[in-house]
Amino acid sequence: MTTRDGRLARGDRTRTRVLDAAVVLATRNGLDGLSLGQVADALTISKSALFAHWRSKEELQLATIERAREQWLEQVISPALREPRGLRRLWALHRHRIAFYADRVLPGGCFFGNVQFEFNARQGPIHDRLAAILTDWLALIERLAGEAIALGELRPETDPALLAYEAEALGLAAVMQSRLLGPDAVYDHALRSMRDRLRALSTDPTLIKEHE
Amino acid sequence: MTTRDGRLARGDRTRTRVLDAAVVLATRNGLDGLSLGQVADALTISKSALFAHWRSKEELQLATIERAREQWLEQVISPALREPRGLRRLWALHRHRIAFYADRVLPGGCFFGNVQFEFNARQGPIHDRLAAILTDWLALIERLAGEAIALGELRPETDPALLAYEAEALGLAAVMQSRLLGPDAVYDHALRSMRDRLRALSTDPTLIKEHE
DNA sequence: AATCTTTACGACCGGTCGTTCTTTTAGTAG
DNA sequence: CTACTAAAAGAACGACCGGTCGTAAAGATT
Repeated sequence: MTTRDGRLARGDRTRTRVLDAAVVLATRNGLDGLSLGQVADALTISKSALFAHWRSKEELQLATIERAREQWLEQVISPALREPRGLRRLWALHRHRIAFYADRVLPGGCFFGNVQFEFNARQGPIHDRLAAILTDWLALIERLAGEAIALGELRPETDPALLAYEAEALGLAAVMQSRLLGPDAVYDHALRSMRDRLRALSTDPTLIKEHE
Repeated sequence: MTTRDGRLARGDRTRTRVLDAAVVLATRNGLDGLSLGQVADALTISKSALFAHWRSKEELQLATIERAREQWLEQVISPALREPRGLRRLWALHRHRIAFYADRVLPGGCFFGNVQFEFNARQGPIHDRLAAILTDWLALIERLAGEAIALGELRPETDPALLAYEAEALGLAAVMQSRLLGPDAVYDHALRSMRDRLRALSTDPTLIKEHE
């Protein structure tokens, strides 16, 4: 779907524009509350034009999830993976996750936080995709924790799955509380809790301190 | 609004029935996705009958929040407050909170978890009420932590606000993950994380153990 | 038993939703 | 420049939404 000189075809450029707007709107109003009319209005195109790119609303919703995942990979996971492996990479992942919403990259809060709660009691392809993404996210933290244990930076009795659960919990609460109560102390709490936890589990407490 | 012999009037009984159904439906579909037609159908009454009790959908939504709060008070907070004061009461609060959803009291997940994420980027009376409820909940945990410190059961350097944040985060993640990934290991994680945290902060590690 | 209030019903309104269809525009290739 | 095709516009659809209204039944009061 590219022209002869390698640029993206018009359709592909439109698709990306649509999905970027859909991520913002779905973050604010939910994936179910996402209105095709609002998406179209935000881009000054017509509602029916959307059906030239996706067969149904559900297909657009699934494409929106994939777009949000791309943003998540680019802005949270990739920067963290550029850190030195082991404990520092684990700590960087948490910091980037918290900063991702502290900097308000996505207006309206955390896309995955909102959407996962929205679909946590439903069934269907959207639920399944969200569950797979969450599983991958937890598995990544577990893997990094395992690396840190193997490097001797975390105590051998550390439970990677438990640590992954705690990291996810602290990030989730940060997103929710910061939007509902204001971001004043929340991000500080999310960072301090994880730092305390990692220090308590680490063999060398100075490893975290210098990366604050 | 009671009859001469003290029973609830018919209207009050209907209101309670409606709100109980509304809590279940709103937990599953969100407070915005709550359809008055669905509520009416669930009770085999007519949609218009609802407007005899509440002036608008928003009033019913606010009443639904209050009903969910009543259930939360009855089934989580009150039982915990019957425990001995201090650390044991704090630990009981966390256990009851996790058990509340482990036992699936509310089909479809956690009312407040879902709804708070739904409204975390909006404004208006619903957002304000949810923020106040969350503030009260965090303040309660802080107060219990303060009591435990005063009793000498938690180390004096314990930060009550940070502990409240962590407890809320662990419970929130338990609800979300258990619905999305299945409840197998999640509740165990939520309990173990909090237990580890409280033990690390307590002056006498056996205080928690005996109340598992 | 008669009266008044509460509660519920069923039809209906305007509006918005997702979706489909037909027509027009505009970018690309020969 | 012309022909072809992908993309967008615009109107219209059926379904569902929250909300209103007039009416009827049920319960309590006197």
